[in-house]
Amino acid sequence: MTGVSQATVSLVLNGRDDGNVRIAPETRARVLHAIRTTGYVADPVARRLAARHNRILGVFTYEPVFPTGTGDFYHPFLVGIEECAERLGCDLLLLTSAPVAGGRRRIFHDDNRLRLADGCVLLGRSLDHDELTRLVTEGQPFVSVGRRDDAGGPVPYVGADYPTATAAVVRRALAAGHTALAYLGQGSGPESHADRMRGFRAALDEAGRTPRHLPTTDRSPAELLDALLAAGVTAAVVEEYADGVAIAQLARERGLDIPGDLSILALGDPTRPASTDIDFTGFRIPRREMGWQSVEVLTGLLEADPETVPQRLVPCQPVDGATLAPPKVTP
Amino acid sequence: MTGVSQATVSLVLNGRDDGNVRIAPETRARVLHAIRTTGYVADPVARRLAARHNRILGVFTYEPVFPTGTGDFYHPFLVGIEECAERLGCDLLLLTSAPVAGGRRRIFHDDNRLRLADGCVLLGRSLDHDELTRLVTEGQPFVSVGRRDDAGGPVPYVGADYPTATAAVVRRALAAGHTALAYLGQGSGPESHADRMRGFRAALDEAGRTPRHLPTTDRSPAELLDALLAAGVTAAVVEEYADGVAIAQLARERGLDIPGDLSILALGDPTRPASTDIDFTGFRIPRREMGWQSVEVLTGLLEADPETVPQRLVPCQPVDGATLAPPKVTP
DNA sequence: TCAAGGTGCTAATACGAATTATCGAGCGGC
DNA sequence: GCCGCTCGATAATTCGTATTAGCACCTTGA
Repeated sequence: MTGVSQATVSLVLNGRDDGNVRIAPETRARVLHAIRTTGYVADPVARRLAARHNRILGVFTYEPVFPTGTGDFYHPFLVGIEECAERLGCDLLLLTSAPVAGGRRRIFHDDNRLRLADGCVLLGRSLDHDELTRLVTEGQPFVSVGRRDDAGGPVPYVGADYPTATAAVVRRALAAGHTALAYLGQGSGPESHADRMRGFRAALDEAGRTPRHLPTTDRSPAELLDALLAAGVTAAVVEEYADGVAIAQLARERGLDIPGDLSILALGDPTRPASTDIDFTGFRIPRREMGWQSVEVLTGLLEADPETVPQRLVPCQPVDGATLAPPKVTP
Repeated sequence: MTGVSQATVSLVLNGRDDGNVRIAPETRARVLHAIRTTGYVADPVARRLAARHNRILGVFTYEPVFPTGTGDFYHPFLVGIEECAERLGCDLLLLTSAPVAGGRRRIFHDDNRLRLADGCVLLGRSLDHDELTRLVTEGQPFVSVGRRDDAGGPVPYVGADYPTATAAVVRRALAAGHTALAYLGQGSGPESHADRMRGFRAALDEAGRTPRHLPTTDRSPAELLDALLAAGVTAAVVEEYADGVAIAQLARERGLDIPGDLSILALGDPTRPASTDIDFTGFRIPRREMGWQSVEVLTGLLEADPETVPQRLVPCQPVDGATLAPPKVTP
């Protein structure tokens, strides 16, 4: 149309105007006009092949992205991710095709489209250690939402500061007069659990109190409640919101007063569907903020921005709630 | 590693074994072994450039994909889209980068990554007519979620069957004894509104009753309620759920009985945040099903499957509800 | 012994843009 | 008249894969 070469069009299209490249203003205008009238758009695939980036961010989740079963626990993360991506002019590639093997989705498989994106955000309670290691060693740009232990090297992440938040909750309970506190949950396995447990222990150690641990695996709410009461626990610090709901409901059915007879502190939002009628004392996970920041960190990594700190902990938001009260003075 | 050419690797990788291509089983095994040990994965970008398709489906929405303001009206569509994409082994590209111009997002702009995907699902109450026309004339494979009028040609869509569902609701009201029915809403503009209005008119015409229309634009709930009562309407057929809620609440505040004094019929789910305390008689939009089917239609188009009907109407699910009662007999 | 036919693989090219070395033109200066 | 310089634009190459025509070799049969 304009009689110029493909190279010139490319230069004009990308607005190149540095030292090595010069385009006569008149030519530039002619090309731009042709581009506008034809509505020509550079093929993003070819562009990516040649230029090594395309402002597409992959999003990999170990559960379905639009969940029905997890009570939308992941939804707020995605809201944050989308908001930030939109602001930065990035598109999101949801890696929904990842096949399930061994009970979970896998990042690496024989038709992995992850590399189509410039980088990738990883979402899930626990990430596969081998896959994480491979990402790190291969130098794939990625960010984990949620703190992760080293995997063949430091893992870039944006996590919730569970230790601090949990310790703060425990200190509130101590300040209210509790001395017999128990941690209800796994307390290990995924980093998010271990981190809560660390905060729990730290705050109790600091106060010279004994931390107790009540594992929840394979135990019914009734068993847990029995164990709590038998141990004389006055404040239960609950890893998983839904467990707190179950115990609170059961306790009330049995005529116990929450928090009069037993304080319950929830360490985060429900990851399983659960009634949210109860106004738990505890904290909220800054999910939207985490999603937002994970995109920030990822794009920072991609641009090799030295300002970007690739490991961030975001503070959790304390919730006053109504399930903490001073313990009854036992005779 | 194996001493074979790139071409051979490509052939093995794709498991080609037709008439024209032959690979000795021994060679094939050697190459496969090398692929496994190195963890080699074909670059999806180059693959796409060469092969013209990559099992990526674009998703374009005229509002944010993970919405906070629209009361998650679009969420169920996306659940369906994701489910079907996952089943078909497709990834989803969320076109979040689309810039806002003239108050809405635009598909076509100077850095449009849409063509990275094989095809595209369009979501939104109303799609821009010019953009739609351009998609049709350019032969871009796409599917609209929601019926659309022709735009330079037939538009592939998976829509809700609003005319039938609305007519059914109206017939229920007629069967209950109502004779003075009014349609509350725009009744025009987006296809979804016009379709409801058509169903409304059709059912009333069929029964020999006069259809009344009460436009809602720029009128407060109070004005609307006044107008309804002044006109002697006994059953209000409400286009937008949230309007129904506002009118019902106001009516009850004024001491009116819903549905005793006024029946209210809701034509679908809330698209604006609204209380769902009221159990409206009406119907539900099969959103998940629509999302699912839209992906089916899109992949059908991509494979040029002659079985695929590119325009589908999905039935809405009737809801009995508690806001329809026979009209009071006026003295 | 040689054409015919089959087998296994590769060279070459396409895909569409980004990048860079290079080339030609025009212009002064000596 | 020739060299050197700047300005503008382009030819050629690159990215990594898919595809296809065709080559070299082997077997078979007459």
